[in-house]
Amino acid sequence: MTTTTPAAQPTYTISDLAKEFGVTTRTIRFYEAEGMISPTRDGQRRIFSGRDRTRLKLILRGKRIGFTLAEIREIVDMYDSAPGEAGQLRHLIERIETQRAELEARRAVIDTTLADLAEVETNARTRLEELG
Amino acid sequence: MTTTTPAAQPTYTISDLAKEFGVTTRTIRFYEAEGMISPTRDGQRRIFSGRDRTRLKLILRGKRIGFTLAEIREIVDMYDSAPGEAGQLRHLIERIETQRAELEARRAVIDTTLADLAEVETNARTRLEELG
DNA sequence: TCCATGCTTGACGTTGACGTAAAGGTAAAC
DNA sequence: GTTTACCTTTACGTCAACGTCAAGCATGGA
Repeated sequence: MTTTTPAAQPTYTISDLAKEFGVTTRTIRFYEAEGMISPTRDGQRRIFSGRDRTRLKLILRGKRIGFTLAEIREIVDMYDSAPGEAGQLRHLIERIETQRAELEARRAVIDTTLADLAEVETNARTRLEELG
Repeated sequence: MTTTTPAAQPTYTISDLAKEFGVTTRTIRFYEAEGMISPTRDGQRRIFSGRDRTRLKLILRGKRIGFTLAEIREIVDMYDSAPGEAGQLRHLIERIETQRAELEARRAVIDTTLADLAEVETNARTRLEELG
């Protein structure tokens, strides 16, 4: 009976990920230098795991909504937190609460801005009516 | 019969606004240099109107949600658009639609992140249970 | 074997968004 | 009348987040 070989985890080169996410390799190396991604090596070359890929995706998602890398680090590290003991778990939950509050605050500002723009648009449409 | 004097519009010094919004005067001068606020002068000194104050508030609101000054300029200028003629009004409405889409996209990313964090939190609480 | 491709590590350059220090004007307060 | 408190302009400094060379290793194909 052959031992079932575990399904090989997918790996990626730096340019695989760069192409997939539309960033330069320089950007990815920068994130590694900042300790936000930790690919292994094959000789000199970097090998990125699925976990690395996920972290990169999370980093870019954070950037998408205007977070700084420092803020993103805060969030991304939560996904990876080890099981841990009770104290650590409670600390993690606290940090999540803090982040939740920040995210909800930002969403509120976005909603306010959307409402304001809707009003500007209504005014513009009214003036258009008056001209028509 | 005395002509009713129109209520004097409120004005502000640079430090008035700096204190109110918790930024430095340098920041406000920078925004002026970038053409985002245009206070009048009393000799050398800047005099900020209610309109200037509103623009500053909008700028800081934009920063709050991680927009760059270039992006903020796009939004803030919409509030001040003059009545204008039909073509301009239609162009304004188009720009508003574009901004609306961007804002809604960002809100969607925030919601996804909130959902993810909620899941991380649930896991953490479950592990806490198992330890308890 | 040589060449192209893709990877690597430096290291300096750039842009945005201000900070900070220098040198001076003015007006109210003592 | 001079000190104090704010204001002004000019100008160089800084930090984040990469961009942009430069120079070199490795490997697969002509």
